[in-house]
Amino acid sequence: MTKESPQAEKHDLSRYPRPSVTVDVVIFTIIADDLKVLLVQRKAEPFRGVWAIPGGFVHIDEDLLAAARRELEEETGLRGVYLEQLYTFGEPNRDPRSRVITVTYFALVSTDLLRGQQLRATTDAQAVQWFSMYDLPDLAFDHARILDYALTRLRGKLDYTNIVSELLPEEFSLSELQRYHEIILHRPLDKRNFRKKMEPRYARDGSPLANDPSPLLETGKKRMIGTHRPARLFRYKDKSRVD
Amino acid sequence: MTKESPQAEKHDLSRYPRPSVTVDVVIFTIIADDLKVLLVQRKAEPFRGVWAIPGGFVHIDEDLLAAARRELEEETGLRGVYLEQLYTFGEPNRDPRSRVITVTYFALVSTDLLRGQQLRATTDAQAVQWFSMYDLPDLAFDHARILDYALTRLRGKLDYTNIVSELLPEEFSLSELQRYHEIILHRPLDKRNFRKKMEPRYARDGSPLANDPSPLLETGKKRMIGTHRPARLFRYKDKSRVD
DNA sequence: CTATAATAGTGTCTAGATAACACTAAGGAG
DNA sequence: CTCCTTAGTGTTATCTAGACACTATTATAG
Repeated sequence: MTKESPQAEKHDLSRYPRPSVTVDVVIFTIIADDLKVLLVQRKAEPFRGVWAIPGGFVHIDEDLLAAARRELEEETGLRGVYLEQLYTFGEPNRDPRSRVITVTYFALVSTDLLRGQQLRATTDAQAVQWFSMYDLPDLAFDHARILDYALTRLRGKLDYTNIVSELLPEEFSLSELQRYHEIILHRPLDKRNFRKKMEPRYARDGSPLANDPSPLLETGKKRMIGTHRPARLFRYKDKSRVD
Repeated sequence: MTKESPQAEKHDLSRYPRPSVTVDVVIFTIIADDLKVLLVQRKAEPFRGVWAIPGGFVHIDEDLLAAARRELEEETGLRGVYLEQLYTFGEPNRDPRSRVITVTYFALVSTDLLRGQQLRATTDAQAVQWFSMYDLPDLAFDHARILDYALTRLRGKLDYTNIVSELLPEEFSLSELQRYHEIILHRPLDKRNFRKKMEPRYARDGSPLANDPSPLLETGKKRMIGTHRPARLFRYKDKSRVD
């Protein structure tokens, strides 16, 4: 039986060989009406030259979420974006070098934020590139499975959270909102049914309805672009993040 | 820049001080019409004498799920029960000794399986005991938060998975099924609405309906106990586990 | 000034799910 | 055969989901 002083405990902890812990971050965005994910091309073995989800080791005094934010910033230069823990993968042989447990996150970054940002090749990567989720290259480690899982989660959360607001500019039209849903779900949605669900309801006198289930507010503004009828602009009532 | 041979990579990995990784398992059951969770009383510092979720270190070549199974078996003697990964907690100071990242799981064990099993005090625990989820003691580390999270997840999965089947015997009455739902949700449910949702539908001629949405099958048997009308017995069509 | 191109915007019906609500049926014990 | 206890049963109102096609508004080109 071990001694029970804090010292003995400390010793007890170090008895076990420890795995390495990484965070991997699935970074989604929408570019050119397509759902994209950021991948890096590995510079080192194993899987040298193969595309992978960006990630890296968790520092010894660094929170997991902070590590995910750091990786995200290193790859995209972006801060303050939506990040959510996905799953922890830890099969003993998922990394051929040694035992590596990875805590995965997914991030949603809007095209707006991305504008003007430079993707950065890092010390670990030969190249960084956005890939269509519907046309992926071969991936290192178990990263194909991680992307799969991330996409399922993203889709699942579409209709009971505000998650898509992370991808949109502050103000947007209903058509844009619908288009983003369609891009993520990869199937067409009915225009009238979509609007019925999303659009704010008003009382007879046009005043805002008390228990309106809609997540949106009408801004009163219209967007005049192109040679067609201008669209009303909306924003989310609440950009708070529901896990 | 590092050399890029596998050897250099191996070295690269070990450059980082590594955190310890544990699994903690929230083990739920229902006893005496109450939702219970298994807790162990810590034998060692920190939090000596305080109640905690059972858990322990992941061995260097052990899968995370296997580690959770091992912990579960060490505490309850049970194998082959439902286990699902919950969340990974890794704030730098959640363990005052050193950096410990914990991957949490939750398990559902039926009273049936538990019958005749002896709870085992382990080397790390002074005592092992079932506690009501609605009357918990103070807990070590961030374990109160973990239990909270587990309960939310359990409740959330109640009505779109077969998860409650893990807690029930193979055959059960609708009243029992409803009671288990009520115990987990901690609120009463309407009997007729509950049955409308759960009960199998039949065609006019009494044959089983092709696209019956019910997850249950009527066994044809009845349970005759006590001094009242006997209940029809049902079982789940499909005990497969949906994550 | 009007025709056209392009996107915005609109209503109804059916089917199914949800939630509220109270009495009858079947068995065993006495 | 009465009583106790749990099993079992229907209707209505409201909401949600999905199918489905035409009109409205703007800018531009002729």
